[in-house]
This record gives sequence, structure tokens and C-alpha cells, in this order.
Amino acid sequence: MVKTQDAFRAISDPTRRKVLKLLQGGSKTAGELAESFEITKGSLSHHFNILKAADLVRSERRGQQIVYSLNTSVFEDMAALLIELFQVDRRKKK
Amino acid sequence: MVKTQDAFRAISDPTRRKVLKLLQGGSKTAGELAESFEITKGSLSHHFNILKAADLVRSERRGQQIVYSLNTSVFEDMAALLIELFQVDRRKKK
DNA sequence: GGCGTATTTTGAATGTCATCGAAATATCGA
DNA sequence: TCGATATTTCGATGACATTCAAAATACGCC
Repeated sequence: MVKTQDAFRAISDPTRRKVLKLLQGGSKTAGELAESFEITKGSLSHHFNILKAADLVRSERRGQQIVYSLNTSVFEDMAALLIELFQVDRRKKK
Repeated sequence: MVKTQDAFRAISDPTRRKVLKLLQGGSKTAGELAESFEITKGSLSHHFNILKAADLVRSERRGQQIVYSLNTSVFEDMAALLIELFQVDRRKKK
């Protein structure tokens, strides 16, 4: 499963980080989210896809609109990978 | 300071993650590190620069060689940014 | 100073990513 | 079914990243 690494790639982009932050206040539709950005809805949709692929957000259709919400389930995996990356080997050298 | 975000960008690349993991066992010279990769030393040097710019590694010249070592000082900042990104707003909605 | 080794820098080729505008899809309500 | 609204998908484009080979730099040793 390559997912966790995808998540790091996903949050390396400022637009996508901003999407995540906006979703902290609660679920939002694609249109509502779009109000906070200058880029086209097409471009934003592309970012939503990446966030979804990395399992960072969930989407759900509600009538004509699509509601996005933050998915925190990958958080632990990311934290683990981060710790793993910084865990220094403390065995004494020979 | 944009550094912490650079760090996330830096670790989104598999080659650079591998460099970090190799340095967990202790400092290594550029040449020693290069043995673990298929790419040219020029390309690797480029990755070292990115890791250095993100403050994830330190380098030090020792004679003809340059020794790289893991720098864990950014770890806390990255953890903080990660938590910040997943911190859900729990205030009740009106 | 000149040579050999270690590493970085440069410049060019290729690949990947973010963006746009336009077309396509989905849903609702008349 | 038609029209309006919300969102996604598509194809093209420019910007940035990764890579290589070759040239440049730095150091140590003779």
C-alpha cells in the first residue's frame, strides 16, 4: 500500500493544505470551498481527486452538490512514517 | 520561514526518504550514500541540496569527502504542522 | 605546481504537475 | 423532457523536477 506516501505528496502542495484547513471547520461543498480560491473549479477538482486518492478527504453527493469532509484516519500512519524517518539508530557503534 | 513546508516537499520523494533512512545508522559520506543508489552522483548531489535546504540533513567537509548526517531539529516542526492539519474544530455548530 | 580522488555545478533532455477553458456528466425542478 | 446549477473530466500549455553526462571545484599528497 503506497497510500501514506501519497499523503505526504498530497500535503506538500499549499492549495491542498488550505483545503484541509478549510475542512477543519466542518464539511463543505466543492462550491463553498472554491470561494476561498482564485483558481478554476476544474483545477480544484483535480486537487480534490489527489486528496481523495491519498485518503485525506471523503466525498459524498448531496443532491446537486458534492460535500467534502476531512478524513483523519491516515493521520496515524503519517505520524508513524514521520517518526520512522527521524528515528535515529542509537545502538553503539563498534 | 517556509522551511517546514519545504521539509514536507522534500520527504515526498522516495530517493530522499531513502537517504534519510540510510543516515539513521549514522553519518555517511556522499560516496558511501551513492553506493545505495542507481542514479548518478550528480543527481544525488541535487537531492542532498534539497534535503539541506529543508534542514533535514547537515553536511560537513572531512578532507576530500563530505559527510552527511541526519538533522532531527525540524522533526518537531513537522509534527506540529501535521497535527495542525488534522486538528478538527470541535466547537459545536450553531 | 601537478595529479588523483571526491563531490558539486552546469546545461540540456525528459517527465511530471498545476492550471486553464471547454465539453461532459449528474441532479433537480418545472 | 428541458433548462439551470454543481461538479468533474479532457486536452493543451507552461512551469517546475529529475536525470544524465560533462565540466568545474576542492582537497590531499607527491
